[in-house]
Amino acid sequence: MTSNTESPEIRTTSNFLRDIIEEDVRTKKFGDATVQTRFPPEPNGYLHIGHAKAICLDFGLADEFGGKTNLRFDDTNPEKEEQEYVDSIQNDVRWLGFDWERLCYASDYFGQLYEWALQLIRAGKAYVDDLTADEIRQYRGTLTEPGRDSPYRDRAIEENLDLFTRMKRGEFPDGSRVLRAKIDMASPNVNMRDPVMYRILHASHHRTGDDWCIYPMYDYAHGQSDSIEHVTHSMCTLEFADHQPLYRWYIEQLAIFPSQQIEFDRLNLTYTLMSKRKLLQLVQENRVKGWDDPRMPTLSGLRRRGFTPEAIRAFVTSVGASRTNGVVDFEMLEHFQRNDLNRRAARAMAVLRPLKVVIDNYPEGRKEFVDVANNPEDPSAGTRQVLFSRELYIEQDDFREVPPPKYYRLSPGKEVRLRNAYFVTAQSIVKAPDGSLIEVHCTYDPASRGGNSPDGRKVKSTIHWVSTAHAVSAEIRLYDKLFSKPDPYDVEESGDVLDNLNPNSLEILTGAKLEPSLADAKAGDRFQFERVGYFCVDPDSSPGKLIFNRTLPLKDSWAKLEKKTGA
RNA sequence: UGGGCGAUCGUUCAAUGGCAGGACAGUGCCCUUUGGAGGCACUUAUCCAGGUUCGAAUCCUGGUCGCCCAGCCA
Repeated sequence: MTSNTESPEIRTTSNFLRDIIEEDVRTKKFGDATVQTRFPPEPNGYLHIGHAKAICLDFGLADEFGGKTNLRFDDTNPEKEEQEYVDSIQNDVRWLGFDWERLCYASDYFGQLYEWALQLIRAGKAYVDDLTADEIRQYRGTLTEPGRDSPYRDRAIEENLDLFTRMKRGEFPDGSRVLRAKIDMASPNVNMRDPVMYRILHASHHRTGDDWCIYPMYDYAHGQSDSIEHVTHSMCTLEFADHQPLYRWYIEQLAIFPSQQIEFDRLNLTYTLMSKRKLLQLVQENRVKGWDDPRMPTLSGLRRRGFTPEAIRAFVTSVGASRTNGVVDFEMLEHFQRNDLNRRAARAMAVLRPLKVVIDNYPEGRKEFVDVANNPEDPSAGTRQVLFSRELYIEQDDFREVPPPKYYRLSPGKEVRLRNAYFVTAQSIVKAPDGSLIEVHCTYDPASRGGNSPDGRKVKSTIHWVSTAHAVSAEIRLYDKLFSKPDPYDVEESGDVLDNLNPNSLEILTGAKLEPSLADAKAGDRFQFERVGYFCVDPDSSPGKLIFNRTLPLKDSWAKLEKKTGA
């Protein structure tokens, strides 16, 4: 079921979830039942990397114990849910590398849930309440004061049955009545103060259409759905811990399969956020280009950005699970992504900000092919031929008229290696009247073909290049952190999270020059542009108009050094 | 201020009464036809106070701090 191709250095350390399951299997807590889990998203948005952690836990742990995992849509609130989200979620789970045993919906169980509600009413465990939402809130009490019983709490069973069936038939308007569980209005746990089981919602559901006008609440639906599917280990995030007594209460009252809920911590990352509500807001207010904007922490955004499922899986398993709230450094994710791409991404030479170089002693009109490794990390990736000629583009950053200390690249009088080609020495520069640099003139050493000089001469730097006459142009989209603060919620008194959006999270370069082999790269293809970073062809790209997204830059120890000594 | 949960290097996860360890980040060196990658080394932690024990990060007691809960959302 799962494709576990985690990189070898990812040791699966123990975590408390695995310990619990191991213990349950050992003690046969569920008899001979196999481990059964479920991943239960509400289809009200796109999946993000926080969900990836839950997915890896739900699918991964079940798989470890020879169990199965269902994908179940928790679709009990038709007002927020859409088919678009159902589709994207399935797509993203598969992309991450998992496949489910069964595809389920809470709405599959609406009929059963309704029958069980009748059963609870008959047992005197549920009642129809005519209080308004506002009144229910007032009767609920506060965190420190107990609630009070609703005046409708002791309605006769027959009357409750009558009212509830009429609620279902659509005789009452939205909000006029609810069905409540009769538990304990004085419970210190507010979730147990006669929680609402059903509300009236004359809304069209993405699957059941207008079949229903009453919908079960999460608490009334989730545990029973788990139970119906014989879920043994129902893992969810920490904020549901207070709901566990209620989860168990319904299961016990109904005397059905005893699924057990176990909570773990949410994944948080620096410089971004995981709130579906906030992500939706970013999309709706056009602060980003959509759910799959490469700056988004959504799986679709990360995919478009060039992140790989392998790296994301390795990352979330490395981060582990516990019950402590924390925030993981975004650098951790970047590390796993670079690690993966370094091994797999084909190399290419690409110049993001071109500077023209003319090799004065290289014959005009001559061109030649040089041999280049497709991936130095992987000899089996083979080699290719790249055109070299008298006029080239190099990176603007790779030339300094006045080199700072420790700057090893091209500067007047200095010799460097053009990767896989020749040694060149900068001889002179040409400037425009405004003083800006137009081109650099060099001489090359014909004996250094391939990048080594027979006399054993060393150079301190190797730079990449592209032949001007053969280069293909491309648009490059550079992405940076979505938010400018590690904690986006770190705002002034009356401020909003979105105030912390990084205004420079996207930079578009239109004049990039790439080696010719990149001309027929297809959407989704990933490359390492040597010495620059990892890039992925954007779906906006077309044969005549190449567009690359920068997944991540390469680590840049020179930039770090320069910043340090410059400061 | 009621209830629930938690607290270990800067971050994250281990250590399940017996030498506090890994990963990320950081620092230094080596190596390098990517200032990439790789190799080596180094720095840094058990919230506090008591107690039990030959021995406590782990068990007990009391504090402190943090997160979650008062939707007819999930």
